[in-house]
Amino acid sequence: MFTSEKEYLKHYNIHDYDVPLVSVDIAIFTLLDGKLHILLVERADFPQKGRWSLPGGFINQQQDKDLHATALRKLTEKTGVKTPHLEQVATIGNAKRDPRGWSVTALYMGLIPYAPTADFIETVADARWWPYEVAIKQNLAFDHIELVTQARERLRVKSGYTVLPVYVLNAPFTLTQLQQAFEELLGTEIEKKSFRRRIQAADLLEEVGEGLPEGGRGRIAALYRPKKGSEQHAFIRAFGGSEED
Amino acid sequence: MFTSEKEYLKHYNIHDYDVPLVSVDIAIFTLLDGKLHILLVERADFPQKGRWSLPGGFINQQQDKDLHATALRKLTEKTGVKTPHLEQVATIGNAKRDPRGWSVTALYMGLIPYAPTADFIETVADARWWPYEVAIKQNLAFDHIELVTQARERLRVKSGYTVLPVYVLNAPFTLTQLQQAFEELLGTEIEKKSFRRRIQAADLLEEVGEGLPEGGRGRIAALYRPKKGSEQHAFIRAFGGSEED
DNA sequence: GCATATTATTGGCGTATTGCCACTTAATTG
DNA sequence: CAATTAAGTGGCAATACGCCAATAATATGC
Repeated sequence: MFTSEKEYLKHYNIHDYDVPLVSVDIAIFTLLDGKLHILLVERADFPQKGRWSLPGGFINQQQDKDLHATALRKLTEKTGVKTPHLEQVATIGNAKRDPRGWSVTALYMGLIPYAPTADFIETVADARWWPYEVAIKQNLAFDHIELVTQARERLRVKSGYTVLPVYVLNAPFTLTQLQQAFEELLGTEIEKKSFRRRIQAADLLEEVGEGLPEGGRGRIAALYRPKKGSEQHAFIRAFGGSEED
Repeated sequence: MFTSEKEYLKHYNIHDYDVPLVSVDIAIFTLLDGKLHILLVERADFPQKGRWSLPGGFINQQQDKDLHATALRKLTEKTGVKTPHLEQVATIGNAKRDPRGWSVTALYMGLIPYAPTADFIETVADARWWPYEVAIKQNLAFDHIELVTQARERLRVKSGYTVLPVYVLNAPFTLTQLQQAFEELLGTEIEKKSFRRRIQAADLLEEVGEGLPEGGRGRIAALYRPKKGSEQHAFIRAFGGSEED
């Protein structure tokens, strides 16, 4: 049909094809008053006007060099927050999730220390931190309840074998604060000594003096911050023993 | 602008927007002669005609109820194989990966016991199992070398803490065969006793008699197959201790 | 039939890791 | 200065892991 790649590309037109919608949605979590919160926006326009949803939106082919950039841009535009950790969770695509037609969305999950949302926001009616347990009882837009649940599950599982929870704390923090963050994100209690042993063995934190957490009582505590490059450390040994050291 | 959701949807037309390409690519691995192999197809048409790539393609909005279905359909159409395990690895989207424009692809990874590819295949020139190390030295189409590498990495990591490798074996198999599968997929040797202890503790296999593997010598071995529902078991304890039993 | 080679399976032990709980230390509060 | 609060440590039993060797069960060569 075509004689060369060049020839083929000259005649290629995406509008000849039946393409799905493609969007990005971002589930951002933080800790506020010791409780897990999630950032939602209220939709200002159709479809699903007035309902709460994850921040997200469409790719801008001129502005975004890749999907990750789309996620960061949409998050900032719609909520005013910036995240130190953002990872892809999954991509959900099917015929029914959006009334406009076959739709694909790339779901991202991020963690940040608590920060207020921006006052003036384009294209959304409101942006607000919701306690997680309250958020999932809302009648969220589209299939966002499932997206939220998937992101929460990723957060829970990954908190079991990485230091992800450090991203919801402002450094410096005490080990007890860190343990409480782990416990809230994991949804389970951790034994103090086991926790400290594992954190110490991982060698991911550096001490930066001592102090009391705000409003704290009792003995003064050592303060820590994450070491550079501690991002991807996994605690747990897989088959074959440790590669390090 | 619009007064109701219905009104809005009536006027919505996806062709008014600048949408990216959306595709699915599938990295299928197996074990052949003890070595990791990957299934590639030779492109019969432009773009990238004549180069080898992962099997994949575009969503068919009529046929496919979701992305997973797209992956399964494309795999069967292009290679004739069916996979007992298929999981999403990541979604890659950027402006440069496809000469036709901004492109998003959902990458899947699958594992199967060795099975020959189909003889007659539409839309591809050829479909063939390649030894992994040979495959990655090919000049693959698009950014498929990166996709292949990502899928391989997922396979390696997940083989360290799940029973994923059982999916490259035909049941029944011996523990030694299973260990060799683990070792090839992990890229490292495992101590025999440790391996057996962990597999037994996981309680994921059921014994189905004894026998010798094909061409085997020496003592007769116990034969196993995966128990139903063993799919998602993780070996390793995360924080907080075991939930089970 | 019998020694030899080959592979499967189990035993055992020293060491590392984990769960558990109590104890000590250091600050604040009244 | 005693009581309270919270940080940090000690220690031990139970479990898990790495390592190596012993034993068991089969085929093969003579």
